[in-house]
Amino acid sequence: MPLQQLRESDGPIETQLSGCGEWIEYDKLRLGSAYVDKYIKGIISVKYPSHELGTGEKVLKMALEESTSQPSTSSQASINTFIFGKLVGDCDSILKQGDTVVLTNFQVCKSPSASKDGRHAFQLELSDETGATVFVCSKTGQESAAIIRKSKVGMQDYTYVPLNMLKGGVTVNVYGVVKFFKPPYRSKGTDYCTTVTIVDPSEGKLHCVIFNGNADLLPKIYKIGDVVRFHRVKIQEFNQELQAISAPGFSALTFDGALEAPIQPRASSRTYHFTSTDQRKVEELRRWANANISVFKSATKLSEVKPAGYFDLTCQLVAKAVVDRSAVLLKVWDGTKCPHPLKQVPVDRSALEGDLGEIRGLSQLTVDVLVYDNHTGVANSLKLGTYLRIHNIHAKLVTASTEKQNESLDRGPEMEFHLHGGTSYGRGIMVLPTDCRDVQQLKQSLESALPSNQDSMEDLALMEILNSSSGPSAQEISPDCMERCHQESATVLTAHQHISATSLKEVLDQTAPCKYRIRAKLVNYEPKALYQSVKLYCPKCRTMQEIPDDDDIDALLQDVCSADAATGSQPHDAEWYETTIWEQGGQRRRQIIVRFVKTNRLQRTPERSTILVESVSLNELYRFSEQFGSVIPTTSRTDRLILNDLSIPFLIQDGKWHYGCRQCSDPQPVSALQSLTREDSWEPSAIAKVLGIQWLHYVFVMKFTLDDGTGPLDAFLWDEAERFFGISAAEVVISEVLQEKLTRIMNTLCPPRINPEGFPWLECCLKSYYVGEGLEQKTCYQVFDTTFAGFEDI
DNA sequence: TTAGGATTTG
Repeated sequence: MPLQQLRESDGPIETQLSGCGEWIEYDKLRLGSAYVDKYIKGIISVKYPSHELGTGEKVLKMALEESTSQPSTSSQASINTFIFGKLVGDCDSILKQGDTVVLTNFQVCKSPSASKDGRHAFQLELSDETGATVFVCSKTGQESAAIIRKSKVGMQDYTYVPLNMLKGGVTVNVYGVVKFFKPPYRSKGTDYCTTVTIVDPSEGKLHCVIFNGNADLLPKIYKIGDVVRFHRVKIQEFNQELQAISAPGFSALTFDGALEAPIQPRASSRTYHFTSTDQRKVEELRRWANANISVFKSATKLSEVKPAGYFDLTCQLVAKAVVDRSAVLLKVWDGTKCPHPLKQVPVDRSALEGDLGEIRGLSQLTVDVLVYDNHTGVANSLKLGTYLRIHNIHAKLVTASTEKQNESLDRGPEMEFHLHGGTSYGRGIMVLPTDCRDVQQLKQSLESALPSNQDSMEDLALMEILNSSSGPSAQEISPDCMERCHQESATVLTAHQHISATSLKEVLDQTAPCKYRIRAKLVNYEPKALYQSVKLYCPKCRTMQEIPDDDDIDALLQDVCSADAATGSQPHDAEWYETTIWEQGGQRRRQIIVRFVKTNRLQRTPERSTILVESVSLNELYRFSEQFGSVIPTTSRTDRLILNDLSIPFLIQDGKWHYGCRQCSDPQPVSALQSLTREDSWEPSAIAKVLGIQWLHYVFVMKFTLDDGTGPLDAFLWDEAERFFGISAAEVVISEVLQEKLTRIMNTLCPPRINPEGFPWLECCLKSYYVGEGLEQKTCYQVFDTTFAGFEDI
């Protein structure tokens, strides 16, 4: 239900929201993300008159103010919000200035008017198409008492304008077949850009320029002949021709143009509507395009390359090298052999990134592609093994060097491959996902090209590259990602560096269990109070427990003291300890019994002594633990010395408080410690063992919210957290220095008070796993084999 | 805002 009214009388707005995910503040919004599991809240400060787009659908603009208790003058506190489609009708009549609204399933886009209106740099866009819901709590009691209206808005019936019927100045929806496109590239402004020319059976043609701050939200066009559906492009005139520009609320679906390919939309948004009408439309366009073969270019294999021509190559990356500031060399293969003599680009072996065995083994099948200028950034960031489409490679014939001239007379001139600078003719490099049909065909070609003799190590290495490099998807290495790869990461991997990075969207889309390498920003973490991030973990029953609170321990110790006083047992010496009684003054006179364990140690200094203490308060326990190496709190019962309730530490050693698991321990009489006096081994593990205690381990448990623009994803950091931080969980509890260090690490990874755009990137290994059973089963994620990269002032 | 299909000159 796209619009739902809430009543103030039903309680706070938050309590009436279920299944809306978590609240997100305005300053936590990330560009280009689809927020399906978050909600945003605000008060309508301005509501503009709704108006109609050329598509026939309405659009409503509002400004929302963040309703926080703190008054704010920040430009982040007011955000423009656009509602599209049939949702507008309801919102227009019901929403009023001053109403509190909660929005879900919205998209976050750059606000083009931020510099003029002084509001948030981003804007929210909602339509029923993306499953948006608006909850409203009206300001006046009368209105809020209105009956909850459950709007029955059906699916938006989108109208599509044939390309020969377009007029300037309107925003429309269009379908078309891709006749030309440029792979997404960084514009000189703030966004990524792609230009697409589409055609349709009306014989119309439309040049489209699409911008988005997140390259993943641009249309996922893989090749000419793909069918696209664009929602909300604005038609305008440029150079006496009509062109389309992505308008607010723009969304795209792309389909493989081949008749035999499944009709599977590649979406630029996380959710979309696709109806049987759409299915028929795609089929119709495919049929038309395939009958009208002029729109397709047949793929060129290396075996078919024409001299002095330009071609698009679908290939796999075997090796790469930085040649100089303006050029990167890519060694690629497509499983076919280029018939022309090839110019080998001389590069220093140390500069060549790739397995030498593989490079040598494939030397007859790889070609050197020199990539220039604006493409070097993308080329540098490519992972070996990736499947690529390099658009508009220039097959250039060159005069052979003097010493090779005689040879070249026989062999003909050498050929070299260039990807020149600029984006003319769609020049660029695109990473293809493994599930793309062209990659499936390429893999077959590569496999059949492998040498048949698989005995040599080199051939095994070749199989390795083919099988292990699954090739990241287009989402995994978008231009945005590519740029990130040049930035320093605040974390480093301790293993698996060879695995290609996967986008969080893809991680979220796949089923557990799986392991990934990801690159993302830490946009949030919990708990914020870092002392709450340390827990006690029982390795036996695998439960996590809170560290007992000082107040609870104090109360328990007081109970023990009272019981001890009531029992009135007489202290005595034993073979393995000497007893001392300390009189404690105050209102309630009390005897503290301290038993010094006799050890064989030559040096019997307090800091190396083990004492058993009875009838102590929490403060006294602290004082004893500061003075003596090992302190074991005990109590006397029926002439036996026993341990306390396990919420009281069974041992305090070198300042560390050790606890036992109440469920898994089988506490033994303290006399069991006598056996340790013979071995003189007073390690916590040994003490726990003889006392029948299942020792609880201190562990960090944190929830990281990671986002790479395709997320967000929540991942736990716990069993490897000590390695991640380089800090012991048991030590951090007692060390202010380490607590400060942990705070500084977290402030580095997720800086407070700055926009997430300025956050550092994190390289992480992630694994997915299931928890729960049956319907309750859910997928969780955990960080592993990753450490904080460190910084100089720590 | 950006780009606005329309070949580097390595």
